[in-house]
Amino acid sequence: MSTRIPCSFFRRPAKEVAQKIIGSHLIFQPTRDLKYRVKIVETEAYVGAQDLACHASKGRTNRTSTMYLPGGVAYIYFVYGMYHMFNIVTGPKDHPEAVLIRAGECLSHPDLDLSGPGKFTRELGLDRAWNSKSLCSKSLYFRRGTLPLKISKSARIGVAYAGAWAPRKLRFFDPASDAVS
DNA sequence: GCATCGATGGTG
DNA sequence: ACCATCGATGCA
Repeated sequence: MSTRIPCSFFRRPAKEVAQKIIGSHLIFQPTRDLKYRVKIVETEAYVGAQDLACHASKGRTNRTSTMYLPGGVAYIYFVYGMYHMFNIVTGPKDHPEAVLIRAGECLSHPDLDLSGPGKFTRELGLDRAWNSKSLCSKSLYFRRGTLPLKISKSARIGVAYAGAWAPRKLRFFDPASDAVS
């Protein structure tokens, strides 16, 4: 009974992945003795080069090249001089879309506070070393979880500069979770 | 509660 | 100069 999510799942639009991934579990095993299991409770979709909030709207650069890979790899970048952001690349090759993971509940280590995208990566130790790595590997993959009763939507956080794209409801979260940022 | 602000460094 | 953030501070 495998409930692992296959890489093919991610080769669809970011807006779909962002919603379907809520309630699923990220399994992350950075070392032999350490294995995290995290329920995803908040996401945002960045939907391609036309999306003014998406890094790929500036074109293909060294940083954004990861987003042009086929869906199913991690896009991890550094912001504000101290935080990393963890994204799932989605869609087929050369469709630069991604889903930002904004918050989770750590089921294996309940004391960890994963209530925000910067805290999520900091607490789990996800940094640029994992950029472009597969999300369907032994040490890093998703499992199907329990569907939330409801998924709420809102505008994305911190993208006021994105013009007509700023107010679009591309942030998704489980309103029943205390970990939502 | 909420608004504001500094930290800190990669990116284009 | 800007930034897909956080935590501290000030004031209510």
